Amino acid sequence: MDTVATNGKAPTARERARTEITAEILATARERLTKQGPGELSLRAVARDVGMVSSAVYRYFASRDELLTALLIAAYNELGAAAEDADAGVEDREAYLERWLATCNAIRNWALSHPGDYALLYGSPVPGYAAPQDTIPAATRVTLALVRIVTDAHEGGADIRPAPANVPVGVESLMQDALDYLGALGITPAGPAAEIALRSISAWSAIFGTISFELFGHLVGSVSDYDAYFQQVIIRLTDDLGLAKPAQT
Amino acid sequence: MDTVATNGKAPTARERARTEITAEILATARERLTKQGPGELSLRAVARDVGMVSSAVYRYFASRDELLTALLIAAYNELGAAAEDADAGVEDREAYLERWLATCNAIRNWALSHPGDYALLYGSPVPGYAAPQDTIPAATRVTLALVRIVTDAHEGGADIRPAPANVPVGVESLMQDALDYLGALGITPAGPAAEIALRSISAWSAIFGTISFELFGHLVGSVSDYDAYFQQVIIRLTDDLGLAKPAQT
DNA sequence: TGTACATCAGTGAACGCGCGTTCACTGATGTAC
DNA sequence: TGTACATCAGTGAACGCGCGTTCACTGATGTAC
Repeated sequence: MDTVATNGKAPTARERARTEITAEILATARERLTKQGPGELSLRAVARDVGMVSSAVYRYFASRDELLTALLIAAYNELGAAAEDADAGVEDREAYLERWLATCNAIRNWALSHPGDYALLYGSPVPGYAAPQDTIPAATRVTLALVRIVTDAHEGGADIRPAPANVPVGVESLMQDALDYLGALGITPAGPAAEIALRSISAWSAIFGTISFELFGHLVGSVSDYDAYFQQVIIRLTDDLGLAKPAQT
Repeated sequence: MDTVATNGKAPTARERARTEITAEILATARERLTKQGPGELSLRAVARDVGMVSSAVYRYFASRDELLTALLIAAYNELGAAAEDADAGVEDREAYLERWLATCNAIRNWALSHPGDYALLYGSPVPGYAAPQDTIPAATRVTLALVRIVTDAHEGGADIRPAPANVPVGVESLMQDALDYLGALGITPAGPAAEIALRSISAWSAIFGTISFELFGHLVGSVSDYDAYFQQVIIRLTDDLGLAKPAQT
């Protein structure tokens, strides 16, 4: 996905057109994805929507897989940005509970308004497609947004719920990769680092599970108000994460 | 999906053959699903695997959707049975923690050994297919297996973790549908019924989220040992559900 | 500033493929007398 | 028990469809002199 010359010269009209149309193709594909589920995502359908002939898309993406990758990255970034923005929107940076709720709600809202993208990112893997490494930085943005709130809170004196007594040993080595990754980004949890990482990641899995159950119809008949249900779930998570108590300095 | 005459007479050889082949078609489709992801699931592929011509399948299933429905029901039932069996395998019926862990592990093991079926059941919805009502009883078996352990435990004196103080009101009405459904099955939670239902269902979402993250590759790089991670997660869930303390009479 | 050539965006036709479904057929199995 | 007819499982060809990808083409944009 080479988009633009990087030789320092001013971009020509042709180059500008190229980036614009590349973006347009992506945006159109996203729209289609929003309106229908994934799986429907065919290069030809995208081309039709853009108003091109299918072969023209190959001027911009070498294959369907490359288009898919670009789409994944765009969607991951949009979701990540939504989460980050929601967090940043909370003025009192020590109101960790508020930050958590705002971020979780932003994630759910994005998922509800982009069900196709969400399914593409977090639903069953697309048959015959393996996401390349390029998607990782974009994919981790949401997770990081959540983790950062928890680590900030512990920096600010929050206490994560201690692991139950009968838990197997080895949490530290289990979470070492995650901690290394965070460390490389300059995030070092204060307090029981491995426990914080584990509970943050599993909280994120729980959020994802809740949203997926809602979107994919697995809560029909058991829960009458998805929004209210989600609020209950994410508040209970803060209780485990040690964010539930009112901010204290 | 009419399978067999129900007129009370002994089944003819033809009828026996029909049920056998119907079952064979389903089994073959399941196999294909296990080996590859879903989405690949085409009626023609199934027919090829069975060794029939594609049109012959129409003698047994009126359309691809009907085959899909039968497949969903079979898979839900198999998963449900795996969960129920695991629970039933714990001799001490008051060892609620053990029952919980056994059941959760059975669910995960089934998912790992049937990734295609799992994705079909819990991944992105199949485009253009809406699951009919018939699938509901089969689909709820797993959920019920989990819920039953929690309600049994509360019958036996367990105490669910109280909701955090700052939780929005209205949990009772939110969970009324679920409680009605359970009531119709003769299950009436002892103690704070709505809270028990909510925490059970959200625990199930969390389990599902954890398994999906593992299967769909979203834990790559953060967790080094999926099995150990899963154990940590499900034990922490029992802590919230009030199952963690040793059985007490 | 003007011209000659190279680059590149988009077209349209074509390829081979697999899909779900229909249909007329054949031969085997079941039923009625 | 034997025969005549009805039922039904499975075949093979065909339908129309959408897919990803290739290719020779055209005309417009950019570059070098």
